[in-house]
Amino acid sequence: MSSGDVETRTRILDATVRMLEEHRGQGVRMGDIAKEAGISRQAVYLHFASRAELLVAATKYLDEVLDVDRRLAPSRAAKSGVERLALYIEAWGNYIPEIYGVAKALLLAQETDEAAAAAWKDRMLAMRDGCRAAIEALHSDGDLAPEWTPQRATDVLWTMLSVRNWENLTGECGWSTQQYVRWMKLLAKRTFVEESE
Amino acid sequence: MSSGDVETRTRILDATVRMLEEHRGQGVRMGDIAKEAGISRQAVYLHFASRAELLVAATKYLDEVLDVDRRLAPSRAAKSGVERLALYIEAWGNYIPEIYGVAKALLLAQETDEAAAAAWKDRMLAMRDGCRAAIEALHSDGDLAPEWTPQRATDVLWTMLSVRNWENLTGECGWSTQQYVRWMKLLAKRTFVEESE
DNA sequence: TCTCTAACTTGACACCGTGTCAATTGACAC
DNA sequence: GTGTCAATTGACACGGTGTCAAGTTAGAGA
Repeated sequence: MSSGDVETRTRILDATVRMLEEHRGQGVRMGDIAKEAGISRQAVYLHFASRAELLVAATKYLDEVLDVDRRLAPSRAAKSGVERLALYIEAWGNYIPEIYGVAKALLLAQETDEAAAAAWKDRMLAMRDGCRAAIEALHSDGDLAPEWTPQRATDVLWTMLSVRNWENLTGECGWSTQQYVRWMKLLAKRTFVEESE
Repeated sequence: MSSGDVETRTRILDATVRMLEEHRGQGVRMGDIAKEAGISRQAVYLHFASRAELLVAATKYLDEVLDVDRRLAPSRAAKSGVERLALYIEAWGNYIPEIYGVAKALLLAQETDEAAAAAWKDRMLAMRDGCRAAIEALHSDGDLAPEWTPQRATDVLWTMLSVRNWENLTGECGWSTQQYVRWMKLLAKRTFVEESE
């Protein structure tokens, strides 16, 4: 536990993140992760009770490493609702590709596993909070198009910015991350921001 | 094969659709379908080589029963691009809830199965065609906002209207199908239609 | 040095769902 | 009767997760 080399738990998490990254979150088995971490499959279970628990821990671990809060700071410091919305989309759009592997694995596990579903939902609700904050900022500036309630606009923005949509646009449609950020900003602006003339 | 009662194949397809509907596309096993159809699990394999093949057949079967073409006719007959876009969203938005169970099952199978993935992709490309046609109509009316190329607008509309997004809005956000149709129309209009003043 | 403990290893096994195989039944056609 | 075809029953392989028991290894404390 207090040995000189890196804790096994951390080695497992590193291996998990690396493997999921590499295989885009699919087809990575417990045994593969163990091998990558240089330990036996059973040893993984000494640290994580199940695959779902490991995935949840890996997600949390990655969030710390990538420092979500720092990335969202510019958005929170925005001087206007319009700016805040744009900066939020920028931060999120650049974050997705970095977490994609792990997120995808959790997304898949979620379909069959209770714990994974709860963890995913939790993260998505946190993300929704960012959307809500941006919409609220827009609203209190009087710049939210009058057809929308803040609630409804949040629902839509949140849905627009889902990982699945990023996946579709960058995968099926062949967009780059830059294009994604650029056009999602345009989409959000046209959809939610009242034209002032 | 030519007996008086309904062909077993059709009974299986009916049972599949019914079960998937009922369980929202999740946790339905081959044995459950067989039981529902009143035959043995193995008999299902006499008609469909694999679960994926059964799902693909069920999707096709449901499409015939629900008559997609008829539903899309109003959209195709629209007098303007703006109208076409709205009618397309309306047709599609009202179609999704009817196919959701089967679609969801195929969507899940697709993550692990080649054939299911191909079938799903195929259907989604057909759906994309509808999006493209609506955007083209808008474009040739000169009503597509100048920031968008038809291609990019199609990508976005197609992504917006995904089953996953419908799932999120009606599930997590608690929208009704009517609300979905209404607000998606608004979203599409604000996003793609150039304001003429 | 001996011993205790904790982390880890090896190997076997249960569980589940899919898909396969072989032997059998029952009905209808010629 | 004989052939055939759809369906049945029951057994089994496979892959991946998770469990269990027994054995190994290394470090800490007496």
